[in-house]
Amino acid sequence: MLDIKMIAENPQKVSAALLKKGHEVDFTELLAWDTERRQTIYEVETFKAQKNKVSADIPRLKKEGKPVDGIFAEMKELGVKIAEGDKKQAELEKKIFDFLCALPNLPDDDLLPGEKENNEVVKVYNSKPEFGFEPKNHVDLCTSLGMIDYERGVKLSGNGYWLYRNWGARLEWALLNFFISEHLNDGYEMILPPHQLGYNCGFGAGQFPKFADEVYWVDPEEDKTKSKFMLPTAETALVNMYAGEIIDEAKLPMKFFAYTPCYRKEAGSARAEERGMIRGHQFNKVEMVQYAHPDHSMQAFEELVGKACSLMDKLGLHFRLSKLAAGDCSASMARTYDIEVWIPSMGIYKEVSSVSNANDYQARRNNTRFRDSKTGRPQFLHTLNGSGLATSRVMPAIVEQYQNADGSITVPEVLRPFLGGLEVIK
RNA sequence: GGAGCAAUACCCAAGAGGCCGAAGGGGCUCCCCUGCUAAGGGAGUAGUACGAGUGAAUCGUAGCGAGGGUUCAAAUCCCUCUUGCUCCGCCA
Repeated sequence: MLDIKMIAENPQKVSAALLKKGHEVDFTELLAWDTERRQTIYEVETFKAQKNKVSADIPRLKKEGKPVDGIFAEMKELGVKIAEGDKKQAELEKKIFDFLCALPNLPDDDLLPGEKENNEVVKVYNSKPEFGFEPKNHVDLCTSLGMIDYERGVKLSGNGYWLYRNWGARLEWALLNFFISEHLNDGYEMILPPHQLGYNCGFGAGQFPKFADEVYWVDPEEDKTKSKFMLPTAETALVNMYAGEIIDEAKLPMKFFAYTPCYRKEAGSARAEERGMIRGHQFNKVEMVQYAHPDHSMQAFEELVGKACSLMDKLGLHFRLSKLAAGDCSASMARTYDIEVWIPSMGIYKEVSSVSNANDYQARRNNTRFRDSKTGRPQFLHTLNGSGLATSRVMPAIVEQYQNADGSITVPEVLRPFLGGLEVIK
């Protein structure tokens, strides 16, 4: 959510920034509603002040035995005017709210406009693995090693689901444990949130109302705001933990991480390129979130990017870090860096982590504030999130990049302690 | 899932249509006395949102879990919802 006062002060600047995201807006109508809203408030509050004043006189007049019937009639008329004004105000506020909450976040100034083609590779890590043989894809490798059972996954739940088995399950779990131990070392608090969330969480994170059809609803009601949905990322839970609260400034930054499966419909996105574990309806992810002071959120952003890269680097994978163009950042985000891992069989880089700074966009939507020690007043804080990491994307990369000519897979060294010292899966 | 009870400021709590933005405690802040880790006396203590005004002060409006209703007037009466507690049922 953007601040209407900021828009009112700088409508051209705001619409220019939104245009970088490919979002065209005209604020003329919005600003007219706002003027009308303030005018209405002024009128209705004048009536209310009058009502309060007269109401206070009535018991006194009654005590003195003076007639009050005339006043009652007058007050009744005033009551009607107040009700009309309140209604008008509520309608205007609803229109303004709907307009504002449909606007995406402003991209940071340094982002290039446009879509994917303007993403910029910031850094490439580790060398691209060379094979002295024709590398296999992760689907074949995992199937032949009994790590993933695609057929039985489909039997249980249909297309887009699979079973992790044996060393596949253990490798996935080892990855999760590795990530968790790294975050604990860095002083992040571990959270296990509910997987079913109320509508307000989706709204606060900025995913609703626009993307309400892309999640799974549990016992959907006619009115979605009364239903729960399966979280599409732990960010949706973590970013709403302090909604409506005013946090002590000394507690910032607050750093959390959570492991949850992520549930997504991914409707219409099935492609040959996305076979196997690249895109499923349920995948595992460890998500990091920080609540930061606005003055220090850029620093927090760098920290999260650094952490995500460090995890990948320690796994010895070949990957790259990309700074996304404005139009490729999701609606809620002011800036996003993606970590993309090399998938040899596809010859492309696939996203395993997305680190973003929402600035105060999410905090405004769910009213998360801190008390500014300088002014003594509450102020919206900044929320940041980053995958750290999506195991279900990392695992195919490991399987493919670490494959051997005989179809076995060497276990990255950092994972061995989590797999009872196992060096090769065969 | 069924039944009953509750929700008031940082915490506890009174309040039962107007004199209630709300008694009284506790806590916290400040002052006095005493004087050294006791005790006493006094003062202050709704945050917040919105609007007017502006570098400010200040004023107004809303707000007693949330949303509606009755009434000239609602913390107080009525309805719906949410959350918590107790009992019953079911169950990892």
